[in-house]
Amino acid sequence: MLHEEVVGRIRAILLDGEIPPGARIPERELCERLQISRTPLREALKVLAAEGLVQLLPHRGSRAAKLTDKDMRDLFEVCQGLEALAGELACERITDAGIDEIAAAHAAMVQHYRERDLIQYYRGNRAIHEAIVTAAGNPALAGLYASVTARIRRARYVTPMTPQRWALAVKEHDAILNALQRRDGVGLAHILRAHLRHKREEVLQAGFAEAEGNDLTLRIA
Amino acid sequence: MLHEEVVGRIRAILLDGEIPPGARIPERELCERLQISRTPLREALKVLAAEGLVQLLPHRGSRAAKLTDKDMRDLFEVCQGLEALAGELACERITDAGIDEIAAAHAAMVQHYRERDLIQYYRGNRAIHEAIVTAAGNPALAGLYASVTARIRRARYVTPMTPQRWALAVKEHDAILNALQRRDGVGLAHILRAHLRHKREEVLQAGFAEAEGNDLTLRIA
DNA sequence: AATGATAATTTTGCATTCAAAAATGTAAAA
DNA sequence: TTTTACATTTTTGAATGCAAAATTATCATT
Repeated sequence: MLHEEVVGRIRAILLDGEIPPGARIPERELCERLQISRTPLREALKVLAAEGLVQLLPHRGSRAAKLTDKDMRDLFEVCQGLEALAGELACERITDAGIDEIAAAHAAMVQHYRERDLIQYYRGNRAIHEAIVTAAGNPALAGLYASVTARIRRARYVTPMTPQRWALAVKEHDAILNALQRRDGVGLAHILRAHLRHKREEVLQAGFAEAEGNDLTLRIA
Repeated sequence: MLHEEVVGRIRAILLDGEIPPGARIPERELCERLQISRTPLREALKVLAAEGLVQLLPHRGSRAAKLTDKDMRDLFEVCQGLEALAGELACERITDAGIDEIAAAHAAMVQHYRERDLIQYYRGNRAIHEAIVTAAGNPALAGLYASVTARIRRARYVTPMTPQRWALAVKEHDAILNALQRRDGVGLAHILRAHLRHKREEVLQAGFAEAEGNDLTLRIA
């Protein structure tokens, strides 16, 4: 198994919440499960610590990182900036075909909204945001975006929404698509920022910060 | 020696250009120099690879990362976005005392400009940009900024400038300070973006991309 | 029974070791 | 002389082993 694959597998385990935020990461168990020795596992954990997904405590092992309200706020703030930038760049660089693809993804997402299928809605939602970032044509930006969104993914794409908020989010997405089709970079940046600001408020109001062993999976189930 | 210290030492070696971009990283030598074994060294190299400072080639060792023109352009683009965001936030959050500190740093930098002391000018310049990012009060943002600027630092703070460009840069810094003092977040964001855009053009025109073993240190000496 | 000291156990961090892969060197053949 | 096949050496990637640190368990004392 290649180094990057080890990192990816552990990242997935963390993002799935299989090891909940704040919990200790059991080296021995993971070694057996991934069929590797401690050396490559520890290399992967150090990389994930640099990404902010793992917290290393010298001589005390590693834990899945736990986000405070402040962390969450900060990360959303950065995410706003990155998406706004991506939106501006995407408007300059996306092809017409690319716009059509996003329009199709948007239509599919709206359909999921009509069916009130939150899981599929979130899936489509995320695909659109990621497509915009990709369309910016800046791998460095995409990389930072990926690392930031990984840390807030669970809060962002798992929070239940009130009917009002959901309707608003869909309206905002209409505006996002519209700005993109008009290639109105500044407008798109504004909408994306507002959209994420609303999502952040939602998440923080819902009390989804991960302090004190707040187990996300339980609240959702 | 602690893990973070190992990472820091190697990072410094790379940023100083002691191991030039594209050059192989001699594991054995570094081990002796830092008085550590290969295990912690390799852990550090993997972390630095995740940061983008090191390139890992499976079964072929690691090299100091080499930036193409495109990489450079992309990173400056992201840096623009991050500094613009930081500027906006800083205007909302910085204390009056914080503004005074930056004003003092600005005055010192201008003095270095008058003396045509490029090294000291760049040092002060960097301090100001970093102070603005710090004033944004967002550690997540500061972290990303640090990792992006690390990769372009040598190009950004080492490129020689024509008298015209240097004068323009100083004028822009006047405007930066002015916007900050007026707490004009939007204005500051705009100026910072333009300022960095100019710097990027400078750097790219100077041909400071690190492709094909272009040794920065030689060109500067 | 509760508390504190001490011993046993576990876990961590790193050095060492080992197998596999790549690079290098050598010699024979064209 | 050049090229190709092969052997040797070096280097990489990962498993193991070992000492130090931290955690847990045990037991004596109050």
